[in-house]
Amino acid sequence: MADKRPEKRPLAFDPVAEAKRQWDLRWSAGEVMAAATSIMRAQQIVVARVSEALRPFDLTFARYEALVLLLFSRQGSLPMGKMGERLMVHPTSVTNIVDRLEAQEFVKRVPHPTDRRTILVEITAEGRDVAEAATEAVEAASFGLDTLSDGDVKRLTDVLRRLRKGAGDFDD
Amino acid sequence: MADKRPEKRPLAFDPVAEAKRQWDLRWSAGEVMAAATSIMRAQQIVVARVSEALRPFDLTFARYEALVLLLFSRQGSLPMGKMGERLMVHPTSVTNIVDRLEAQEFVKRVPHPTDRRTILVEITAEGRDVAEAATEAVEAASFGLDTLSDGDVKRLTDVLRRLRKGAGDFDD
DNA sequence: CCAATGTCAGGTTGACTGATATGC
DNA sequence: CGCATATCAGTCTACCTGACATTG
Repeated sequence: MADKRPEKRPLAFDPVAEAKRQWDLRWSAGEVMAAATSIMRAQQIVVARVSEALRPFDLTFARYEALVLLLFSRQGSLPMGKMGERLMVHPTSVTNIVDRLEAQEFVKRVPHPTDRRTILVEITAEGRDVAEAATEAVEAASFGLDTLSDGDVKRLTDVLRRLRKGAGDFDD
Repeated sequence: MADKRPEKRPLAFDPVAEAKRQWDLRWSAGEVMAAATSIMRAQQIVVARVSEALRPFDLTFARYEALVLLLFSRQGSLPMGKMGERLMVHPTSVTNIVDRLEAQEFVKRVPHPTDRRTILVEITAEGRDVAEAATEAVEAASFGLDTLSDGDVKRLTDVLRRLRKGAGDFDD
């Protein structure tokens, strides 16, 4: 198997544009299909680039995001449930992600002082160091968005904010 | 467990904007981080909505895309490798996806007439019917993008085309 | 012999469902 | 009691690596 998917030689045409052309011949909403397909591919690109940058630190995107969230928290710790809310991931995924981060000793579970149902996840000193170093690597890779102009980056964030809001992510 | 991730009550603030605020306090490239994070979340939204629409047909997004690709092909069939190129997925993923579609009798493997190494994947009559019906459902769900204006949909596709091109997806 | 095609075995990730123990 | 919090077991998708048989 010579090839990994990310490093294939470019196609001679834009596959999304081609799909839209064919779609419009039979169905409606070709524009929307093209946008949705583009989002899927864009995410693939970002994940590939960020994952590559994170590999030396033995972190995935999901685990990195969790680490940064804790780094940003005032106490350096958050309840499991809160993490799930903020990261928009399933409760069992939080358990899974924290399990792995804990095995790496980047976080530790500590009991909540007053509510004995909830578990606080606390970032360790080592976790902070890794998060800082990993951030440098991820920034160096520009999150895979290095080919976009500043204007495009802003436009993208702006449109996607409306999408996220429309999906009920936040009130704001 | 009361809640699935998609249907949580909205947060009181935009988590991406909040992350950017904190990010800018320590690091640079907050705009790019916000865009990358937004892409990740946007993909989650699209997948959730499309998956829901496809559930009655026992199709995943990946299998649906493969089916539509075959529907669009002139002969109703494509070599495995070509499918991987166009769908931008790993060769073993193509094997996996075709295995499942074949078990559902939506496609069948047929020998290539001249090159005995390659295997053609051919959409069946049943596959065509399912693809048509599934497309109706997916269009009814607007690919999860129903809350975006036509202008935003176009802007999004446009920016993401430049991203995909920058990532070396196509020459065009 | 070398390159291309597809498959298989085996490992990782993350997301999900349903059930459960514990505590408010 | 009902509800919330986190976990566990098990399943599923998709990805990746490395090896392999077959064919051009």
